Amino acid sequence: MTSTDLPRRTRQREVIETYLGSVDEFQSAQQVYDGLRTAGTPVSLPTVYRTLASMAEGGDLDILSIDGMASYRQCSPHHHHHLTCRSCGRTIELMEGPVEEWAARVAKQYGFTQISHISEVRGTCPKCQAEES
Amino acid sequence: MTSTDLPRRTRQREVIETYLGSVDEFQSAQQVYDGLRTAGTPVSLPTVYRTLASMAEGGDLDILSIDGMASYRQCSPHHHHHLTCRSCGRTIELMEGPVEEWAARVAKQYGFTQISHISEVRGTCPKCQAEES
DNA sequence: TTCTTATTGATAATGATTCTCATGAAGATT
DNA sequence: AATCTTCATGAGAATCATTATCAATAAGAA
Repeated sequence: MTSTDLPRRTRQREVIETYLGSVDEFQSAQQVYDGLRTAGTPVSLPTVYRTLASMAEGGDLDILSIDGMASYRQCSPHHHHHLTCRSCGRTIELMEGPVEEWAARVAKQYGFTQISHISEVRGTCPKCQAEES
Repeated sequence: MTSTDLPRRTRQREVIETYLGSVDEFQSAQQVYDGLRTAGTPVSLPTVYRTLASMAEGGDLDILSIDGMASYRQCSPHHHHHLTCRSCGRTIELMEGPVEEWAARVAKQYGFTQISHISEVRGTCPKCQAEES
């Protein structure tokens, strides 16, 4: 029921971890699959899915839904957030902000550990406002 | 290209808007479909999908990916955020926080309008920490 | 009322994700 | 190093959310 077992250290898990460490953007399972394949260290698609899910469950990855599919990225205490245009999809990365401290504070308040968080702001960018005439 | 046309006011769109106004939680397309059906105002599933997508594009809905599928909720300038346990899924609603002001500030800075935002904090809750022994 | 055109609904198609199960590798034990 | 147990992998099929197709219908303008 409550297994303390760590996942086995396999070639597949290692290359997936290495790959995620080498990229900075969110990656879909398919993108990871393709990336590993072109890197010459292919891993089957089901295994990519299983490993990503396992890593996310362990708190090692952030999940974000992009365009109808799950995307993953290494957890980092100081990652950035996004400001995305609802109309054209243009994205601006936001580095500063009070979100980190706020997340840490509420987590502590409720006794949660292994915190990660997602903050996405959506709106209409100036260009698309102009085009709406 | 840049159409200013408003969507037609149909029975289906009206009952979907009414329904979303009557619930507070995020709703998947399937949940909306079921809710409308039990309410005696059924709408076909493709139309539910189309209408939700259209409303989201217009900035009337927030989208959040829950458990592998898109969920929608009426936009509100004073909605809350969530603290979710990665292990058991328990969710705590967070009412306060500096996120609203921060989102408004960066939006203004980049000239974005019709702002909405999503902030989700994930972690391991006290109970699941204990069970991990 | 009539006309034009967007919207609907039934259905099929798509595409991401998960399941099944036989095979192979990790890690423990000798 | 050889053996054993068990978990992880891979190929393929299955599932399920979502989207496309297209004929029929209803909104809104004339």
